[in-house]
Amino acid sequence: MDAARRILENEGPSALSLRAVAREAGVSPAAPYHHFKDKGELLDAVAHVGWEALGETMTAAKERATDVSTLMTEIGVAYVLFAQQHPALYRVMYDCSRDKDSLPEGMENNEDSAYCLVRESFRRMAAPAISDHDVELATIAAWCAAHGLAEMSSFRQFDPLKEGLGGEEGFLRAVLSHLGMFPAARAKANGDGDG
Amino acid sequence: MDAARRILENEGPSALSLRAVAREAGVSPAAPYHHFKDKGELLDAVAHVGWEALGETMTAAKERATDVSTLMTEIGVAYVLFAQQHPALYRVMYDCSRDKDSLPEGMENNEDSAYCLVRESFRRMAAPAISDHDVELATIAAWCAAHGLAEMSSFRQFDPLKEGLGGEEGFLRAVLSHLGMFPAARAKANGDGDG
DNA sequence: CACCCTATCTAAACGCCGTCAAGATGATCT
DNA sequence: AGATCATCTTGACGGCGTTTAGATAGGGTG
Repeated sequence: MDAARRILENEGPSALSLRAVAREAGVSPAAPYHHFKDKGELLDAVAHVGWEALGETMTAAKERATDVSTLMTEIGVAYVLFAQQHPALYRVMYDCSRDKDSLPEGMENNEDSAYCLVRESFRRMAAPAISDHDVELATIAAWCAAHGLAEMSSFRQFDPLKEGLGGEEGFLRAVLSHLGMFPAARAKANGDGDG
Repeated sequence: MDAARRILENEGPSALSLRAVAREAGVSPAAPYHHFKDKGELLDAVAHVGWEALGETMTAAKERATDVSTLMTEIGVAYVLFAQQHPALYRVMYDCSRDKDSLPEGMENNEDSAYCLVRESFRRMAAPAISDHDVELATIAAWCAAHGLAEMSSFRQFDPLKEGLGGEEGFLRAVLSHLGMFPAARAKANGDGDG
């Protein structure tokens, strides 16, 4: 698995063949089959550690945030930065769930999935009367925004805009807060006057 | 190319090998090399017709929209519905640009790319004083939202929410307008009072 | 100690893949 | 008729995922 991560970081997802992993690990092509049922299961394992790392990154961002009005944006920025720093890993994290036609691990309804981290953050900061329905909608919308941005933020077309917004992080913050990650932020972005 | 599209629709992107295309077309495995430099070029061609079709879909949605305050959301809904109806094609459209480390065709700065369609729609509906910078930011944000939603809307986790929102299209509309595809819509979603 | 069991690995093969080189076929133009 | 060009085939190469059969080494038990 270390070998797999090394290949992923150095040569990208398309170079991640079972045989390449075996070579990198200094072992025969059939050896991985004594540890994983097939290639997909190895990718699952790699994706698993990816989701763990992303979860830690987001939790750290959540705990770092001081102002509740920017909390969600900060988590979003952390999410996208993670995807930028580990693009191949991020790709695997979504791809191997797509192949299984199932949810990505971080979006499951486990108590401590990354998705639930976001949802509970939404719930805690919103008015107490907010419905589960609205919390869910806000969470999904935020996740879509972050995922879309994560997949596209490397497009060179955005470079001029990034310069005008104080670099990568400023750009991410601008897009995410433009999309109004949660009602308070949206009201703020919208004119600041009332709500 | 018809054969390629057929395979894509019926068996998904992972089944789209050059040899399979040749088989489907009733031709030897080497025949495609007389029409395309390599597999990537064939995928490029497939992606090209995909972007054309998506562009037409979005243009139609734009012309169908009557209320300017929902125009952008309607274009977004059309975008996501296209991705849902042609998931394999949609995947190819982004993947083959990723492999070349270039922009997807629909996002280029061509006069009539899908991206520019959206950007000009934004520009025309916004206050005349709006800066290019703000138009660009709004376009990017909207595109991120639509792309993220397109990639995730098939997740089964969202099924309960979809039922509560009147089916697939209601769900898409809710998420996209929650994300405030443009200032007016955002003000509206936010409380309707002023702007 | 010998014995067996388990974990781990290797070697060799299968069929599929992308790709290329060489040559065939048939239409078009001169 | 002969040259030219587009189109296709055959056959091969190495890489891939995967399977089968067998090798090697360590630990526990008699």
